[in-house]
Amino acid sequence: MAIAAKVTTREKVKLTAQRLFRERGYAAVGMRELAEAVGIRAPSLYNHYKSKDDILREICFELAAQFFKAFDEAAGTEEKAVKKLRAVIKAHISVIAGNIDSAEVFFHEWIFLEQPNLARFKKLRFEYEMKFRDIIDKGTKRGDFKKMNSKLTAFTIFSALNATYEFLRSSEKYTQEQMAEDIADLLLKGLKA
Amino acid sequence: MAIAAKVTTREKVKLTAQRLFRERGYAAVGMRELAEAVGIRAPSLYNHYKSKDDILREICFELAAQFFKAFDEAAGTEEKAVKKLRAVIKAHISVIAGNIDSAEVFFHEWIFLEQPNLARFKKLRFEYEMKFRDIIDKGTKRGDFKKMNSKLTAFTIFSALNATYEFLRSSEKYTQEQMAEDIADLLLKGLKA
DNA sequence: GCCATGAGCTAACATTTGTTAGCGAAGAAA
DNA sequence: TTTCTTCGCTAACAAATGTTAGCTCATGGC
Repeated sequence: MAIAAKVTTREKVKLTAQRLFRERGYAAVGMRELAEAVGIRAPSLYNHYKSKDDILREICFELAAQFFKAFDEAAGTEEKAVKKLRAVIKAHISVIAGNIDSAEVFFHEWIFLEQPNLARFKKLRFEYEMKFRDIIDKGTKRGDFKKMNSKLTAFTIFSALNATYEFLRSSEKYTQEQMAEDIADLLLKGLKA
Repeated sequence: MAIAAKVTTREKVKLTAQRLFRERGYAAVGMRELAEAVGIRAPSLYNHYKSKDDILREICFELAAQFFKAFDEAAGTEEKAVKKLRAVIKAHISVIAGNIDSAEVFFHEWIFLEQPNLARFKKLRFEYEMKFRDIIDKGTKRGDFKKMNSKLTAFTIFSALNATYEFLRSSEKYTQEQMAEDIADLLLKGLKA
């Protein structure tokens, strides 16, 4: 017997906002439209969130926290650079796969955050990027990785990962784990036969 | 003696729109703000474009045309799959590098296109993606590439390329050609030593 | 000199925006 | 019962939105 978890209105607002912001863009979704999709009236939204920006803020920062947590857990389990990189790639993709709507909002709509949240968000993103680059830099120094421009390498890997929500949405048959494995393979071993 | 090319107001509108749409998002930029940045009043914009959507339309479809043209020229010069893929990667990056503002608009703001342009745009994007995947599929069949899920492979490469504007903006010292070369290397040969 | 065209302007429009004020019902706590 | 809190509602506001109407003035071809 599944116990029907009671979904609070607040959660419903967030889930609906994630979907709508993703589908049509933050700026194009009005409070009335969001409210209607939730099943209430626009002013009632303010019983749960201070403002429209407040909703976006929660979506973005909650996901940021998840990325950091998953990274740290994954990075702790491995010592060698190659395995460590593989682990954090999987962890990163796993967060995206578990938050397929909010991940897209996270990557595309954060520009609409208002100060000071915008500045805080940018800082977090940079810190996260640096954690990735650190693994690559250390691995390159030990000779585990080819010698390449580390910034470009990290950047390319990052770009490849940060669009996986698109693929995940279009290819249901592919398991998330298999996909992470294959992307890691491609990035580590290359496409050439 | 350089002949000062006369920049028409229309061109100025487009260039300014590209920059503003990129910086703040299409929906967040008003016609009054755009006009002020150009140095005219909002209604005067309508002497040059039919509507706000019309400006976005021109930006997106002009770049689409450039991508197709560059792809076809590059693909024609090479026979072997590996070299061909390298060539179209370079061509793709070259278009982005030459249109660093509009490329970002192209990738992020196209959702705001109104019908029927939205449908036309989606179709173009899909066709372009298919041209890429075609090279990969044929190369895989001939044994030039490792056997992988071709959709995922194409997707990963595409994702890596489509974010290069970000890197280009932040790393002036890197030449566009060198960057294209290095990304192609990474994707073809992998990061592992 | 005359007229057509292009391109700027001001004034104004109908809508839509995010948000607030304030009311009422329902349920919990005393 | 009384009181307090939660959460919905309607009405409304000020500001901003894209866009149109219609004017003026400069330019260039005839």
